[in-house]
Amino acid sequence: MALKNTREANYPEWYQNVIAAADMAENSVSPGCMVIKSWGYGMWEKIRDIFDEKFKETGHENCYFPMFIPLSFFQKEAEHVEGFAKEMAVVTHSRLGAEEGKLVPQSPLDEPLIVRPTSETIIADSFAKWIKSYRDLPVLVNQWANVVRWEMRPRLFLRTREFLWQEGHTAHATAAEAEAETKQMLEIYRDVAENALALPVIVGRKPEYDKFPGAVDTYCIEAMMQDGKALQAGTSHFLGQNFARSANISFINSEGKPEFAYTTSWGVSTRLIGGIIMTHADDEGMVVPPRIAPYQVVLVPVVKNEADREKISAYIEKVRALLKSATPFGEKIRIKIDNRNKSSVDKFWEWTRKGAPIICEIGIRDADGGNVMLRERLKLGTPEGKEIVALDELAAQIAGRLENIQREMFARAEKRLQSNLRTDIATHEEFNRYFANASKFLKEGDNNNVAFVRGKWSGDPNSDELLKALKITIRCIPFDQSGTTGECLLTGKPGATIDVIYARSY
RNA sequence: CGGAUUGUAGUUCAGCCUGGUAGAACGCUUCGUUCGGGACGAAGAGGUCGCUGGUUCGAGUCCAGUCAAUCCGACCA
Repeated sequence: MALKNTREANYPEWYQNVIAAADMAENSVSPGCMVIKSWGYGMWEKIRDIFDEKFKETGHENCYFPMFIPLSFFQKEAEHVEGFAKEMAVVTHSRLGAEEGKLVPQSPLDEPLIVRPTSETIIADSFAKWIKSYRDLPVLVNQWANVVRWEMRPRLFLRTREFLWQEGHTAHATAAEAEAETKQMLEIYRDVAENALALPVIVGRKPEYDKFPGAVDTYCIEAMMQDGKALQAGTSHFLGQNFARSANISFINSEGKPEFAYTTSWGVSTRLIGGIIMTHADDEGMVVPPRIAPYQVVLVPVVKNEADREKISAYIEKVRALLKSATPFGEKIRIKIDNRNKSSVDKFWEWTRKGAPIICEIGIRDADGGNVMLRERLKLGTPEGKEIVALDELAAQIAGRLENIQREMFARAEKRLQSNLRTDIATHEEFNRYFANASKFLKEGDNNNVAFVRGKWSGDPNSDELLKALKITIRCIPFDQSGTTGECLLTGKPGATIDVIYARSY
């Protein structure tokens, strides 16, 4: 077994083992922060590029706002204040001075600065300056940035004190337009999650008590991890006029009357990578969806006799040249020749742990025969995991193979989601029995799996105690409501109409 | 931030109870044999035992404090 812990034996430690084995990231000496290494960061770059293109296609432009936000800005929006009475990094001094051989903060600031946990307030302030007329609307901006939330229990990618994300912020003349924007961006999140990251998601709205502070509505995509827990993978907020009112984003409408703008905000973060790990990785290590793999095809030379080295190298160059013209997913293919001075077996297992989609081992037999030994990460351990493919065939197949892997990864995850999304639990009693067990690695065909339940909720805003008792949360109110009436699974009250997703969560 | 556990070589850990010259495995380096599903042999490098203080002739070991990590909780825009 490659990893110290299997998913079944110890899921949380398995997760960390995958990250270490795939060399994606590590804990920093700076507490709660991570060093994202090239294999992990390479995935983030791909994720970023895919989203960025879609944001631009829908008319958004990138900007950059300061990471320091005056404390008073958080005071402006009342609900925002409540929601943000939280752990944050506060800058209080502007210099270090030496006192008795020790460096101490000096020159206290008149007003403390908050290291941005999110940028609604400071961006709203700019919007107020930019927007005077309905002709200035809509304003559609996005920023790629780092944010800081002083988390007490950090976990690599899932919850770190500093993380990378994008935050889109828009302002509109009408509520309808802003709501349409909110849903449009959620749809982009769903599309990219499913089609690029191979993460099947459930789209819906957050219950009232779980909205972003200051939002009128919060929409989200929720994914199922291999232990049955939910991961919120992206959120899109309709902010109504709340932030416009507090920051005075007002404009003269087409009838000449002053009006507050309607704003939205939406974000996804490096947490997505945690979701990808917990969706696709196995007990041998990481499995990367081809669309975001930093290298989609890794060519590993197998040199037994030094005399063959030159011939093999030349052949590998030829393989690369032939594969280079392939355009999986309509993009340039990403190929790596691993010429490091290491044994080919070590290289093979290293790339396997990293989860490179396709590894081609190329030795003298291939150079002589015009073949490659092809291995698909997804088929590791199966008889089809190793195949000898003629070079001309490979060139013709490679794009299709990568696209198939992508499809297969989504199909597997989708199957897991569907088969562990219970819709047949109709009573409070069954519901309690179902969630009486702890979450664990989901085994195929296991009747004791604990994951998602879709069922009725009374909508009672005081559901906290009952949810806590079962250690579950309401993930979302799915868009596709059934319209039926039934027993509230949480309280047992009859006549509940709202369909919700119940699950444990990260 | 509360509870539990753990900090000794790059990694995983033993040594601590009962204080007295710093250990193993894996990894790394070199050489040889190997190499297409996780090689073998030989030699070698590598550690102010998380940090600070205390007790002691003497502390990896005992005591106090502190920092960090892991798990459980609270929190998680």
